[in-house]
Amino acid sequence: MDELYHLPVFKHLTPGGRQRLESGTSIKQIKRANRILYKGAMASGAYIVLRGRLRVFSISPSGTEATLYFIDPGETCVLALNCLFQDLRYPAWVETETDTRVAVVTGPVYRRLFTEEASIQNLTVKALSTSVFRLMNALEHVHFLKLEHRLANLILSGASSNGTLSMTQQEIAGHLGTAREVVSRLVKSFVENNYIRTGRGMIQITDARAMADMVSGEIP
Amino acid sequence: MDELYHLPVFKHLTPGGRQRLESGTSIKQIKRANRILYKGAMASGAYIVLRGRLRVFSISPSGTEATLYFIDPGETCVLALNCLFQDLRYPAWVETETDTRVAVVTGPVYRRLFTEEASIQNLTVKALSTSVFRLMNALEHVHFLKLEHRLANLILSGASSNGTLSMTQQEIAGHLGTAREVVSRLVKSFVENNYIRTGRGMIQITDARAMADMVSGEIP
DNA sequence: CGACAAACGTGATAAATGTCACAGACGCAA
DNA sequence: TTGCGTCTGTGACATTTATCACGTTTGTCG
Repeated sequence: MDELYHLPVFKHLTPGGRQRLESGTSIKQIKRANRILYKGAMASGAYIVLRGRLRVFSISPSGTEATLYFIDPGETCVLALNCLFQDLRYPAWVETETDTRVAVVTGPVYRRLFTEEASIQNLTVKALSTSVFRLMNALEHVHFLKLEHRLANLILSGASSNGTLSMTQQEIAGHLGTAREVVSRLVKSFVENNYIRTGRGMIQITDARAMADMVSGEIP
Repeated sequence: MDELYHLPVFKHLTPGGRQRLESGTSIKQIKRANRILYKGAMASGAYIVLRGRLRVFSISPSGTEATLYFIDPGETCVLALNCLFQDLRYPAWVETETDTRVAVVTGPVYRRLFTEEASIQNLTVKALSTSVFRLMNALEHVHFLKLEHRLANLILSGASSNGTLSMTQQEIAGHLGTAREVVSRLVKSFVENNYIRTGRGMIQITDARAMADMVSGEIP
């Protein structure tokens, strides 16, 4: 439970707020690749990621998935907040990418905290608004950018500091909402241009500049 | 200015809140088809629509537009809120669909109201979260549904109570982010199936049931 | 090592959408 | 009525993406 207070958000709670928070929070440890929310589920509370990573995605009628966004430590699941505040059902799927630890604050407690604690108000508004931005971005990209550009974007933004992305092409295809074969071909074209090198389950950026140019979509 | 208090949101302000609101609000009347915000602009405050309708859209590198969503009376522009709370630049374009009257609350005043007035907190969170839902929906549709289905959806959800949609095919294409010719062909196929009838600048639904079936995307 | 599964490559082909070019139809205003 | 501008219809075609059907490589584990 102390782990909660490591997060900046919870450092400035009033004593009363702390007490309320603790009474209404349970911490869950979930192994990787587990679905924790389904489309249509009632969200049981606010989810705050402590460690690991959640992936929020939607599933098409034909079964292919597409990632909407991720939730990293310190962040909270916006959709669950939505459900809490608007009393709606959950509109997507969520699963753990890696082993993940989440704090679940029950709905009533969270709502109460929201009215009383400035830091919770901030967390909430910021979470919602980052989410709006991400979604807008995603929407723009899906609308206007070719897969090539979206892939370049994914590789750049998903790569670790040393320029490596550890994902199978199948996973990448899932994130972009397309098929593995398509990814394979695009990757191949990147390799031929010496933008990247590839290995099993990983991509290594060699020409970050060129990739960045792709992302902008301004060299179509 | 009285007009403000017709909105449910502002009915429950504290006296101090009212005063602050009035000191920081200006009301603007804008003619139809005027751009009021550009991508990259700094939002000067919170926009609350009193009458008329705003359209929020993005523009692709190649110039085609696509509607993200509308803002109707009583609603507020979420993106501007984002900008206020996160100090970002505006990520899309906004223009008036019809003659529109908006109340603009300056950033500092709005932020202050947010910390002090429960009703403003609610407005904000609800606005943000509806927006998240709309965007999620749009994103899912763009990802997974064929244009045919998205068009059916637009026609149904845009039609007035008598089943008529007053829009040129060019406008429709703009909303869907596609080309007029494509719309023309899809419309034609709907007409051939007797789902709709068409006239210059309008579409009349004749078989709402069949259209609704299309929307679901479950009869591909 | 050998075998097995997972990851990747590739060709052929179909479907959906975008683009270009132009013709016809409609409605308003002079 | 006669233009003229806007809206719509349509054919031909290029591109992009999806799908199917394989074959090949790579890593892991008994």
